[in-house]
Amino acid sequence: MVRLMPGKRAKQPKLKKKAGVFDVAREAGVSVATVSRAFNLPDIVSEDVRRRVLATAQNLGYAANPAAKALRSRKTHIVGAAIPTLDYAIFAKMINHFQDSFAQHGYMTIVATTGFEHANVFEKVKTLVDRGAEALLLVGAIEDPALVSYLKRPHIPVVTTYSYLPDEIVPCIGFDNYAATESAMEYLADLGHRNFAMIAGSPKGSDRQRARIAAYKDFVGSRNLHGAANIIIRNFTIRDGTEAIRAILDKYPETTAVVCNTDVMAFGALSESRRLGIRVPQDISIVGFDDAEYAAQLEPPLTTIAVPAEEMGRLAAEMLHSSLSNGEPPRFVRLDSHLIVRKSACPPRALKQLRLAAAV
Amino acid sequence: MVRLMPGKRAKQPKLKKKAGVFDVAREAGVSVATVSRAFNLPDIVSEDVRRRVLATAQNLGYAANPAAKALRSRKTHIVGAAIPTLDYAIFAKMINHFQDSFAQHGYMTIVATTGFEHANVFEKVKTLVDRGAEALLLVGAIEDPALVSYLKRPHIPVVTTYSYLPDEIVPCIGFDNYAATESAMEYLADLGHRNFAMIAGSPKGSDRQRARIAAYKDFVGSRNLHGAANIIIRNFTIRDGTEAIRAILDKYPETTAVVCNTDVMAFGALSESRRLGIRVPQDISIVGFDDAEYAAQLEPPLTTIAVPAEEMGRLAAEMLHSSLSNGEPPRFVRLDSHLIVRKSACPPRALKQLRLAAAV
DNA sequence: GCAAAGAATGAAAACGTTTACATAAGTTGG
DNA sequence: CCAACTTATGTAAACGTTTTCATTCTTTGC
Repeated sequence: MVRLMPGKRAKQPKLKKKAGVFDVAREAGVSVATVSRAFNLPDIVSEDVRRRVLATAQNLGYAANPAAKALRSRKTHIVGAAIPTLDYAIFAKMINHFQDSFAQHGYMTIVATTGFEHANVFEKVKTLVDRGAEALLLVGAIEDPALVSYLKRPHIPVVTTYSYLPDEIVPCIGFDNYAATESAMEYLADLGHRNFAMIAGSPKGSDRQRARIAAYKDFVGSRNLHGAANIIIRNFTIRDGTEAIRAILDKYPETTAVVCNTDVMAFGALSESRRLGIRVPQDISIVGFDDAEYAAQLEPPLTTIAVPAEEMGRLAAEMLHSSLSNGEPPRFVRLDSHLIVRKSACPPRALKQLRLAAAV
Repeated sequence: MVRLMPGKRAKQPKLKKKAGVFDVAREAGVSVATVSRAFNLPDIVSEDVRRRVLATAQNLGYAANPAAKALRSRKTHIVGAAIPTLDYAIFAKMINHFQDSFAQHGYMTIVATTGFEHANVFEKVKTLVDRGAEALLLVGAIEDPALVSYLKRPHIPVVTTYSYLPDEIVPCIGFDNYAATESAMEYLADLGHRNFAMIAGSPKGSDRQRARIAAYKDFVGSRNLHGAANIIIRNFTIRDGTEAIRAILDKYPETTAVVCNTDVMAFGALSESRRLGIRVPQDISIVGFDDAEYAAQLEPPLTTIAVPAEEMGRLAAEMLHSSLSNGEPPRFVRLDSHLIVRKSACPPRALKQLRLAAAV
């Protein structure tokens, strides 16, 4: 006759309801308070007890419930980032480093993509803080009035990136987009160019585009150059760049220098020029913006403006983190962008002919 | 004489401790349960009460504390994604769509980047679930034995992407990397190529690279072609592609067709070939893998394998979400990849000369 | 040698929700 | 008209931690 030991099943590895502090406490022969302390304030618990607690915790596969932890301690260890898209390398790179830096402090990053619609960002930001984000990374100027007034009351640490905006309502860590474009223009003007055109993204909802466009217009205007109005607005794809350069060649054939507000666009402009039999830089000079990975590998290598994407992400994370731990508020920091001279720009053809003539 | 109304400050917009259910309940003249229901089970509460509750909530700026909500309801509304890096467009694009799809169901995505070290991923995965992730997206085969055994016990819904692996321990949604490379090889062989080389990423910890390398070796071997061992291992940057093609030209000068396991590498190979005066495809044929945005814009336009990055992200999100809501487990789904024929490959020079001779 | 201070721990309250259970009112069917 | 449902709401327990406060035991200073 078989006895089935009805009263007690030896072990029950199945239904174990996920060990909690209480289980660990019982098993280790201490109180729940001590368990909690062993994890969170290890210094104030005696060495042997701490070891015992940690060991039994390990043994039981204990992992603190993050919700309970967050509820009681009022710390979610979550930070949020609201960016236009991850599908654009320059944002992905920034977020990559932001996320990575914060992870080293035990924080997780949740990212919300807003598209390029400004209407979305307030909503996404609210979602982010409603979800428990303790700090926020934004990109660009805060435009939505609703968001402005939302951020005016002090909630949580916020920084905005990509633009240096000393008057912004939250600290920013970025570079001077106006000056960046200006430096490119200066370079081209010094080369002898007088007829300009620009390939830009939509200024709507992007202070960066607006700043670059303004720098372009101001520069062309103040130096009595040509083409202040020759601005083609397109989206941020290579194909848009190809269309834009066609438009320029078609509508403003006198153009000798085109400044692109994005390397993606410059890429399109470059490859389409080649297809059309226009030589760069001999026939037309092109400069980009971003210094994407491929910029140096294009034909010709692209003269462009290097942007501190990694640094923005990392610095934003560091600043927000110290704000979270020390209470030290984020600062306004102005990073450098600088023109990287490669081969896609040279003196305009007319000038070269002049020089040649002079040499004879 | 001025009266200061000492007893009562008219309003106190400062110290309001962030309204909770209780405040809303009191203000709306209902119980906390009703408030909760008005938000979460709107159908079972009478219309007028619901409206009143929602209105006062809005009024008080009430937003449910996510931690408390998660603690009691056991739903964090957070999902996790562990990927090598965001700095690589193909992953960023997938995550972008994953995140976006899940956001439409009210879920936030937290992403953890593992680098290309396999040791990290188990740790990151644990962090993710410890942080409350209700579902998980992974990429590639699960290699770490610790992670394998961790995932063997049913925890939470998990899918892995990028590879179709019918025998994987968790459902996967990806394409057949072996077949993809095979199709490219077939195409090249049909063009008449007999001398091959491959530019690959490290097979270590990447089943995708291993599958593509295996396909290459098998194909070359089974058809008695040359170059089964001519595989250059590099990282995933353009510069690595440039170095790799130099190595191939140097060590295996007889090569007429090189298959790159990444468009980034192919980009490098293409541009370096041009710099070296090697014509593509006349002197050497090159095919890529990914169909990156720029593939069609290279010179020559790159023949490459299109990969369903967006679809993987979106589908993974949809499947995990229905798993979360219906309990319906994720399926194994095999997506298509296909060769996109452009201009970077043609019959090898020798063959063309032969044809020419025959024509005479 | 004793008061005061410090160190290590425990008991129980608190965090802000959701939800199981209870209750009251309204509806139906015979 | 009453039993049996249904519908709308309220009461209080529960979720799993951290933290306050109290307690005990050990040091320290004079």
